[in-house]
Amino acid sequence: MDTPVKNQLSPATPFSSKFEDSPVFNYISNLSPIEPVKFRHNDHTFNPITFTSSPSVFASPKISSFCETRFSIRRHHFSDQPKPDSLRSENENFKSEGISVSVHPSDLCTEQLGYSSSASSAREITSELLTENLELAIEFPSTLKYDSGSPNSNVLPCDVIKTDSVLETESIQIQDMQSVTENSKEKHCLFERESFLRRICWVEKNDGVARCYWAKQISDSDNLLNFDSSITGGHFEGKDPKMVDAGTMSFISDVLEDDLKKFEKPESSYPIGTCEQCVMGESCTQSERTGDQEETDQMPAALSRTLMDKLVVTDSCNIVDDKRIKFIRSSCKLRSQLHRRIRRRCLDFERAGSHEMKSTSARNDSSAVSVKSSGKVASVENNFFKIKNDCSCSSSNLPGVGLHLNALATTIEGKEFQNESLAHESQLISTPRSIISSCSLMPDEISHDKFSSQKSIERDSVLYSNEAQAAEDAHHTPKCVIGEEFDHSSPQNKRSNPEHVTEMLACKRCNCKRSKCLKLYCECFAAGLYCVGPCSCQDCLNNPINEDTVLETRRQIESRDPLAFAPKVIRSSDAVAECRDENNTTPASARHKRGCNCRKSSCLKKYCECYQGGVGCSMSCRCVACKNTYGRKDGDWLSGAEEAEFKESKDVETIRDPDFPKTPFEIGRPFDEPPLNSRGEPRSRKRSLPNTAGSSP
DNA sequence: GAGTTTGAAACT
DNA sequence: CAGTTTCAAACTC
Repeated sequence: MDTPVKNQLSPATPFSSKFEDSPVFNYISNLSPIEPVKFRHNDHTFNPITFTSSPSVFASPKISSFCETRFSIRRHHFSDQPKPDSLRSENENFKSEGISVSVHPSDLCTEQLGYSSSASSAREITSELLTENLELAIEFPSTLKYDSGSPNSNVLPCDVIKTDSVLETESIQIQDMQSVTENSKEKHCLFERESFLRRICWVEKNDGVARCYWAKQISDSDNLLNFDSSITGGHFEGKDPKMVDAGTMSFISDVLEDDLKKFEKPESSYPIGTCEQCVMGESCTQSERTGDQEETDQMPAALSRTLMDKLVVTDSCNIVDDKRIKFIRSSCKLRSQLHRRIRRRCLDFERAGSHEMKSTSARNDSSAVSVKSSGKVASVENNFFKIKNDCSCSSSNLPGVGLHLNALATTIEGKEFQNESLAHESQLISTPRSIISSCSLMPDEISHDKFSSQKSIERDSVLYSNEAQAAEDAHHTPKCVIGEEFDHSSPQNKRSNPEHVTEMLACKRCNCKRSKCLKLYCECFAAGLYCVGPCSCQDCLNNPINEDTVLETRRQIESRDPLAFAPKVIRSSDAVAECRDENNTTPASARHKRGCNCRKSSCLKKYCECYQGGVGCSMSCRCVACKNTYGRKDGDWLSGAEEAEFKESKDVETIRDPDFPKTPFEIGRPFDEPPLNSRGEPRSRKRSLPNTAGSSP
């Protein structure tokens, strides 16, 4: 094609001379990670989080996730250089031309997502680095979403779906594309495309169906894109048409030729979307071969798939500026942390339902995120809440947090728990002896302090107070909390799997018949909670009406055992000196306060409080034939390094029960040769005979 | 859902 | 403190 752009980009033309003087290049060259990029569109880019929700065509969330993964992969393929370009062009055009194209997506998204105007305004005001990081991480995906719209999108099964809104959007998009066609100016084209893509993003976010359509729209617009590409990226002509889209937006990569080679080759080698793995949402080997995956693979594992999608795109832009790499990576970390916290709060959101969403978000804004005063962060969390709410996925996979274990401080899988989820529905009983004072909320403290205490809770080594855990447990599952569908049935699904312990226990409340819920038998009482609707207790006195009785009973119990209401499972950080656990990161770093006394269950069932709490048995346990998968008592407490070391020396694998891979230190150890801990000290051996010790530690 | 098993809690 | 009983959750069928 003989378009001026093509000539401009012809190989004979030095890229450097052509582009170094261009505003685009200048912009990119001067692009600083800390420089605020101010355009509103990125607001809706949080919405790509909604990728987690599946297009309606997919029957199962799993499939939808696959689709999502495919999107991610495609972005991956195409997500090279165009971003800064498009980003810049939009900024420029947005100012100079004032086209309203970009208005509606962001506005609508803003409204739809509940973004407050303060969010954007706050962002303008703030210059905090973290905020900028977030923006960078967010803006990139927004501009790159169109990359996903490769012609291969037509492989999507969701092509068949169209809605009225989608059709409207389609017409708008087509108009945009036509205008782009008429305008041969590069900037304008880029801008239009950016607008188009942003609309696509908006559509994508607006509705799952629209998201499906989005892929189709891109596919259907292939010709237009190609045409457009011919304008701006004619040098890609002759390549696979599927690649033109990338070339259109990636002339910056020409400036950065080395980087271009990195991306260009895989793209042309692997028609996007044709990979079956992409379609199936599996890890796409193609995309791995593109080299982009390297960055992706370095992403924190804690990132959600959605975030991964976004970040994959983001990383693809690293080529432009190494500084962005750092910032994007920091964003990854930040968002990883953020996501972790958000995820935790999603539990609360799910439980609370939509009517509590605002208040929950407000709480999150203030306490959940380390990045304060960022409306963006708040918006992210809001989105997460929405998304989580949409998803009926299990909210917790923390194993072994049980009401009966009234204060597990376990942090299996690195999850932390806070008492923010104190239920509106349940009411706390005072916990005067809670290990953490900040969590020991007397009834009169609950109303005003339960949220403000979060920070101190997090700082504390015991993250889970009685109340917190109980509330969390009792209300993890929305249906349980709301009390609409409290379901005692089908416990078998979750029972055998410790991963679902929390969920199960969250759904279950006490079922006391004789104790009147005034003994530690009662999980509610033991957790410091009043019994609520879901409970099936009889003659229950554990309610606010009988508060005096409850408190009196608690006093009596505590008089017998001051630690009766203390957490039964505590993290090692609380008792490092006691249990000499040097590794706080492993499940074994938490331990049961008193230890179990199992005789028949081999600590492999939830009869065992250690197992239920997701912690290994310890020296405190008097269990028989302990096979606790979280750590056998005779295994003492080995860190991962220690275990690995021991494997090498003792070939533990030969004696390890394959059913209990986590057991750090197991049978086969010479009885007369107690293992050494990391300090070289002999590990004290657990008493071998049950019930001989008598008393608890 | 009923019955059994289990182990913590409570009691003596 | 040790033994026993009570209790409710966990589990099985």
